[in-house]
Amino acid sequence: MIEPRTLKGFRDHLPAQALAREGILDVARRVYRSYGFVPIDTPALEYLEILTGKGSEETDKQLYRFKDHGGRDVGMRFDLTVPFARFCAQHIGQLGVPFKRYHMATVWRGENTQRGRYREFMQCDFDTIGTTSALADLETVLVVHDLLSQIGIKSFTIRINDRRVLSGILERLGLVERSSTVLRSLDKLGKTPPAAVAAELESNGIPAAATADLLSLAGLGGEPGGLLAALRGLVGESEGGRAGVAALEGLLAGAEKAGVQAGRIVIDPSIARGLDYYTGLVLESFLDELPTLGSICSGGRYDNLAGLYTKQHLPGVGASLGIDRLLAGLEELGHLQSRETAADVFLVYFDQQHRDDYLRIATALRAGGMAVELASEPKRVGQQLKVAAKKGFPVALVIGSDEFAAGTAQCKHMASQQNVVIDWHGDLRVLVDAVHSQLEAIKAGH
RNA sequence: GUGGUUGUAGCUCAGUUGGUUAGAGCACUAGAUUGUGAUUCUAGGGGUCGCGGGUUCGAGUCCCGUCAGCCACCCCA
Repeated sequence: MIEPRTLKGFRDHLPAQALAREGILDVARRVYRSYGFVPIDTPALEYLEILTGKGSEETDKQLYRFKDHGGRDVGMRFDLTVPFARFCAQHIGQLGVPFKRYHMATVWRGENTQRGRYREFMQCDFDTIGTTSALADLETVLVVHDLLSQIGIKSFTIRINDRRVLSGILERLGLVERSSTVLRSLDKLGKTPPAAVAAELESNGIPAAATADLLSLAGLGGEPGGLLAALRGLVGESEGGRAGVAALEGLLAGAEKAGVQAGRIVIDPSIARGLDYYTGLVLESFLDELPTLGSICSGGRYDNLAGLYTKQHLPGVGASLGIDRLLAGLEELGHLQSRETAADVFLVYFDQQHRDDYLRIATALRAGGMAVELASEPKRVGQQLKVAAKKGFPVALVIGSDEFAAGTAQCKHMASQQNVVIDWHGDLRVLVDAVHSQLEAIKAGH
């Protein structure tokens, strides 16, 4: 006997989880499309050179790679951005710019696992390329906001920053050449105590005076106006720095005009993000109830997406929702609905004599836009109802010989255990309308 | 990849200084009730104690390895 098991970091998805997952994917798809993004897809497998070309040593280490049956060196995509860059280099000619696409697909990284970190997970990317317009940056933030809101997350924060602000500060401090060291340390400010970050910076040879200035970033907060003023002071005369501060200010103002609730989007000068290709806006978003989970949706602006694959200059901005990490967080917080069915109506198979009637009723209800599960065996009614309740059906229909004779039906509201008798006189249309309005009432009640 | 920590029934956990056929609650199946689901009662199924090796007369209990989960580093969704 072979032991059934799954690889470290790879998981099965049971119905309750898969339903929640698909629900979020549906929301993401709807939100992306509502802003005019269009779907694309690319292969899971790429030539190794495509994937290793730009990656740092880290991503190269995490890459799943092997020789295919034809002896080609291939790798599995570890994000959706690199394949998108290749995709643009090949097709942007016929697509034109600006181009707005979304891409929801599985990626693989052979790194160590942790809560919310898997070796196989799904990303839901959206990007706007071929424009440097500030509106595209604003729209990116708005999409993230709509996405998290419509998924039903009650309490989240989108943290934004601008790489040029950080660069400006480094410029003023004369630390441009140490920027990757400094940014890496700064990025820890959310999690690590400032004193520890300071120690790390100083052990890397950063002067104490500069360290103090950098750490003051961690203390900044509160009212946006004051924060922006403080940042202006920190970037000094740096042109890029000033542009970055102005961009952040514009972003906050734009979000407010677009109707975003105050406090949902905040400036966090310590957000640096490891990926070195970000050049302007950077953003991360967190569940307020579970910040240690890490960012569930991150992104930013980059100068040149596909420079490795084409001479065409393609600036862009976008972000990525980590749906598997989000699901892990929502599950831990108990915010996931535990339904195990996607159907609206459970039709009790009461009386074998009426099998064909049940089929007709199910067909009519489906034609009326409802999802119906007809029990597959005429087991005891009590048992069938128990299963229907457990799986989370909103309603169950009980129609036995007595009901058929009287032209009625029992419509049971599973959650409230209420029983509504429907008089349909053998007219399917009446039944369909009645069940439909019962479902509407239940939805409205919640 | 490095370090730490955990691993007993589908789930949550008991399991005494190593000592007979490894337990409970919930869940599940069947019946009490040949027409009605969160109550009650009865009976029943289900565990190679993650896996492999070692120490021992004897290992769920001790040791080593391995696999998996979690935490930290690293990096990130």
